[in-house]
Amino acid sequence: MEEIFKKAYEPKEHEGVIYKIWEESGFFNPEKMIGAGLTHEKAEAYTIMMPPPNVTGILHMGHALMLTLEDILIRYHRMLGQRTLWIPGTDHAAIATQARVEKDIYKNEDKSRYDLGREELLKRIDVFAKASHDTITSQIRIMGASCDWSREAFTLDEKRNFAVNTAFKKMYDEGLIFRGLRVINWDPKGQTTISDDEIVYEEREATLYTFKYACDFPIPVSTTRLETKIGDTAVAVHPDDKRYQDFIGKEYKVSFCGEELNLKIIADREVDPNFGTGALGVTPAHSQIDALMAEKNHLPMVQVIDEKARMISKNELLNGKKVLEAREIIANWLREQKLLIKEEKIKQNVATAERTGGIIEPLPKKQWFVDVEKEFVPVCHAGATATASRNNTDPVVSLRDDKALQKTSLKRIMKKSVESGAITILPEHFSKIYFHWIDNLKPWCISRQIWYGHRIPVWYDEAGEVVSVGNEPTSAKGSGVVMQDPDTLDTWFSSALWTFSTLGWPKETAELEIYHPTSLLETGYEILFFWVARMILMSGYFLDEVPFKKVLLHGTVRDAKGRKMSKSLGNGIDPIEIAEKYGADAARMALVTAAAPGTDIKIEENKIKGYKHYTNKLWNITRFILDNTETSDFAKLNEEVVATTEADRKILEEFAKAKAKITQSLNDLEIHLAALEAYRVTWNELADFYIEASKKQLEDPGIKTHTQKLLAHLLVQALKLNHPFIPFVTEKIYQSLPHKNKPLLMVETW
RNA sequence: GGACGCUUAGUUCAGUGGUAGAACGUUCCAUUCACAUUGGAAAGGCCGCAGGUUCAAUCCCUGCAGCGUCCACCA
Repeated sequence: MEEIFKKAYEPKEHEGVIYKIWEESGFFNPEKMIGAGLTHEKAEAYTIMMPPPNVTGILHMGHALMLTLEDILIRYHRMLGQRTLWIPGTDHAAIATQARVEKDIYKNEDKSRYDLGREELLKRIDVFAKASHDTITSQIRIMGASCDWSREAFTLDEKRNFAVNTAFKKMYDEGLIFRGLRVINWDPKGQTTISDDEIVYEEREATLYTFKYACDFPIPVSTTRLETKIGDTAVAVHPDDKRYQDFIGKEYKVSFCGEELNLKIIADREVDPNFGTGALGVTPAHSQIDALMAEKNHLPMVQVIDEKARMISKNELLNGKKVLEAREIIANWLREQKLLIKEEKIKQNVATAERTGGIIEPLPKKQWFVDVEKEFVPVCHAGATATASRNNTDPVVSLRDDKALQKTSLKRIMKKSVESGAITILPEHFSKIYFHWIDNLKPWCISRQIWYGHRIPVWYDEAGEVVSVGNEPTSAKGSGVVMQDPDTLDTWFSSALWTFSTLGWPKETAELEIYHPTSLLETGYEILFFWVARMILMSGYFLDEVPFKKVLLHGTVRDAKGRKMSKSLGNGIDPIEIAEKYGADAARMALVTAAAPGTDIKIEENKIKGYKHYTNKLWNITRFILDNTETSDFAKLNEEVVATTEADRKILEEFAKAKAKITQSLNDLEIHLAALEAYRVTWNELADFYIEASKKQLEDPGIKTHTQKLLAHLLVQALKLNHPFIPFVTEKIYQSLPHKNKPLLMVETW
């Protein structure tokens, strides 16, 4: 027996070495598996694209969970003999990364991004991103992820940039990407536009002012944002409101705090007649709802607040003032003029930016949008023509709207992908949430006023007209200076292409043929809309197929008290520290067994400690079996097994049952049940029951040899059944058994 | 305001139309034994509440309560 089994299992001593052996074998790469004759070339493909962690620092428990679940499935499918590919990568996470670096620079050098300039800031971010990338990829290795590093991708590398620009151009040409003046969510702190999904609402107390614009103005209105009232161009009432019927359609000129306002009385069903006075001052430039009303009624839009959340006004007292100061000034003016009718405190939800905490200021700005409603006739994309001949088991459902025969929209593509069953979302109830989201979908604002990211591939002439779109600026015919759009793309635009930009798209590669659509997307439910839906959109549009056949959503990892792990609470558990202390195997077991699909996961150190005991249990099972079997070639012992005693029959039956259950659970993506079953059969059946029974059998010369064979057989079976969950200890044991030649457990058959 | 989910042992959670399950914790016993990280056993439950469907409901349906999440938004 090898020396190492004489003491307790020490994960730290073995895990790094084992990972190196795996990586150097090349078998994370499916083509290498085929080359070595371990996988059949025609074998069904099984593909997962790793959700790329942000290059904003280090791996957290959520990543560890994601890696664990995906690695279990990948190892299982590799052992099944499928052509198994798992592509790793990282995400540039534009806003998050830039904000992180800017914060550091501000702290250390007291400089803003404008002090550094675009080029210098980008240099600094690249350095940070590179370091962060290196940390993260080494941590992914520590967790034991058997992903194909030869195909590693970054959402902002050259290949992905080419894909992004190609995608942008194509959608622009189709009219699906347009530029428009919209009231968007402006973050004055981050100096950028943010999407609706990046807003968090905070409840605060606000003052609701009820006032009249002028003494001869007939309708009093209520507002919490007095300062925006100098930008009002209408007053809206409910069309059925009896009080105001006579005024609808009339126009009034008023002098309001040094500004001349032209106010039209309009009727709109959006107005709640029971709130305030039942009348609403319409500020088209600084409220999204108001902008819609203004569009319907052809009202002018007057911007009165700038990007720094300061006033723009003809009134010298107001101009350049912060919004809160302006609010006071106007309130005082109203009091002096005796126009202020009422002041009351109300609770109000204030929109703030998730990343910076800045209070959102709705502003009109020219932005780039993806139009999700626009109907278009899909071109038969090159990729789509080949779908019929694809090497995939499931028929590829065309995502075009059959009824309309020709026309569809991005929204319909997104809906149909799930509705038709081409994509299954697990747990199933998330489908409802998905459909609900799609029904309420608005144009997707894809431009961001930050510097880190894919720069919008649009060039303008001096007049600001678009002269070129795509990968390279084509020289404008005779026109003057050509300037690239200063903005960058929403980070989700590039990650939306992830399932196929990682496979060589827009080139028509063999890889796309073989590995797309991918088999499964495994990710947290919190990015169902940000990411999952947008991948469905892009894949449906560019390839006329779904990006993945199944979506498995896991929950948020929380601490023992059910709180989210966060830096500010200091309750985070670092997966790498844990792996260091108890082994990656133990961390994996603790995570997977707690992870029922879609439910949040509570984790505490004790649980992980418990699973370290489990790896040691397996270690001791091995020690016992090696102690009681003398052989130079373990594989031979493992060959044929027959049951002679009652205990033999029972244990073989238990193993057969366990194998069936684990297989079934993994196929059903009930990974936690599979892991618990492996644990149960190993500890309760093999260790507690059969090893105890074998002690007597080994003393009986008549059945001693037979019992040894059976023990050897059971050990190998147990190693295989456990390998997807706890790959390191099982591989280490397998490597240490007396084999004539030393195969890798990782590539053994299930 | 709208949607979705959860409620099962002291705790954390599985689970099923027919006698209620695990892990941890607790208590007791055993242990020179592959296991310092062991084994065996015990205690512990109106399966949130109220109706309904059913021969039979913890499970299916309806309502309610508490907790949680997401979405919208408050002029």
